[in-house]
Amino acid sequence: MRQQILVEATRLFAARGFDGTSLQDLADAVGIRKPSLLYHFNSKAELRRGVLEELLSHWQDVLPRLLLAATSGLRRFDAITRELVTFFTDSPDRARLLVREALDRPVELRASIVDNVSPWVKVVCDNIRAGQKQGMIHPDVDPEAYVTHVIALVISSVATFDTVGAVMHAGDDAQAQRARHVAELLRVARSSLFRPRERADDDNETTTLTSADHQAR
Amino acid sequence: MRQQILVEATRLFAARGFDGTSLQDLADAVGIRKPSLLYHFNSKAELRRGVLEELLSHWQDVLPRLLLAATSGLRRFDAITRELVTFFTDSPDRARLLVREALDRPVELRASIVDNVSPWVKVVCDNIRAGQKQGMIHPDVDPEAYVTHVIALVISSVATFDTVGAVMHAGDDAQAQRARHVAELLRVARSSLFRPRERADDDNETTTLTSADHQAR
DNA sequence: CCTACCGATCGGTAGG
DNA sequence: CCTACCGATCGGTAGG
Repeated sequence: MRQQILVEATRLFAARGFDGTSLQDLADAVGIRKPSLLYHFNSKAELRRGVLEELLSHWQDVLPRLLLAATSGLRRFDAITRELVTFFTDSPDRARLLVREALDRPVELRASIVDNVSPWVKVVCDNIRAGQKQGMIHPDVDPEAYVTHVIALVISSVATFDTVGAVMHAGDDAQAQRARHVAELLRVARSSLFRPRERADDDNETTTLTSADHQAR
Repeated sequence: MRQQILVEATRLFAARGFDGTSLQDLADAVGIRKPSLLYHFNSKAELRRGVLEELLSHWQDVLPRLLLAATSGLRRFDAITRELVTFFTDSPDRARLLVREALDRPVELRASIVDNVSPWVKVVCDNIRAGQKQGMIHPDVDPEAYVTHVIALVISSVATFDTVGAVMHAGDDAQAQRARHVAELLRVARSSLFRPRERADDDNETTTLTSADHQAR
């Protein structure tokens, strides 16, 4: 039951916001009475905490695994961005929820980022700086700012695709549009990070990344 | 008075959201009684319309001027992205308001985009395609998706900087952090669009863009 | 632009 | 997990 409440709460908070969702709305969606919700979660604020906790807990396991894996360079870049993109495209509600939280409670989310995300971002940034010394990565990349932008871009693109996707061709079907959207996102992130290689050694780098995106769907 | 109400409404809707702001909150901020608000705006929904209308009206004049100006290539790219960035950094409430609207009313905002934004995006995309034929722009850029991402990145970066900026160095002052953040945003947008030039003809392209950003502050 | 007021809904509690 | 209920606040109206 608790889990079922969290599922519906996630859906409703993402769609209408925390203030735009009443306990009555949520009770109706779950199929129970309003006071029964407050048996599982003592207050509406606790419900918010529960929803957010479940969202963030996913990365507690995944991030360390990705970052401590014995890969490097483009390979690692692929693994991390792919994980980031699939996590949010799998269920765009996660992206909408995070954006709403950033707007509604900037101070609290900022504290949570400092505690849980910053240490891992630092690892990624150290990797980028190493890549810059090796000459693989553009020397004028600002690592912290770059990582921030890529994360913000993935999350906000997914969160607002239904709205912003309006500028894309109406002819294509929605599936194809999403695929194009994600493919371009990955291209922007990659091409602004890695230096173009001098030699024309064709090992299908671009193709690998694009097909990875298609697997994600 | 009407203008003063719109100013406070913009501030409060951006900070707490439409559903998170009561007419009482707004009346207190303006310094009048609640029913007096409803003399100027017949309903809360009309207030939302008024706030959004004022926000979008800015582009009605600026966009055509920028796009029909007799410049091209990197020069035009600079002018457009600079306008986009300064508009939102001048008052981040605009960015927060648009993101909230995208989340709260996707269908309505989508319609407004199709009517007011899409035609201009098409002009930019035609420019990009022309640049691709000339070889100035990466051939694998997806124009519609690229433009969408740059707009989304600018808006969401500004909207969530207070939260997401937590990953950047705590040592620097806030002003410097914002400048770094914006500079990297412009670098990502530019370097993922333009092809690297073969010859080393140093005409300070990068410096121009970066100092333009500093003017914006 | 104000005072006075309204029905509906809000999050939450008592008690079983 | 339910019924019954509460004070506070919501957007909005009447009337001046």
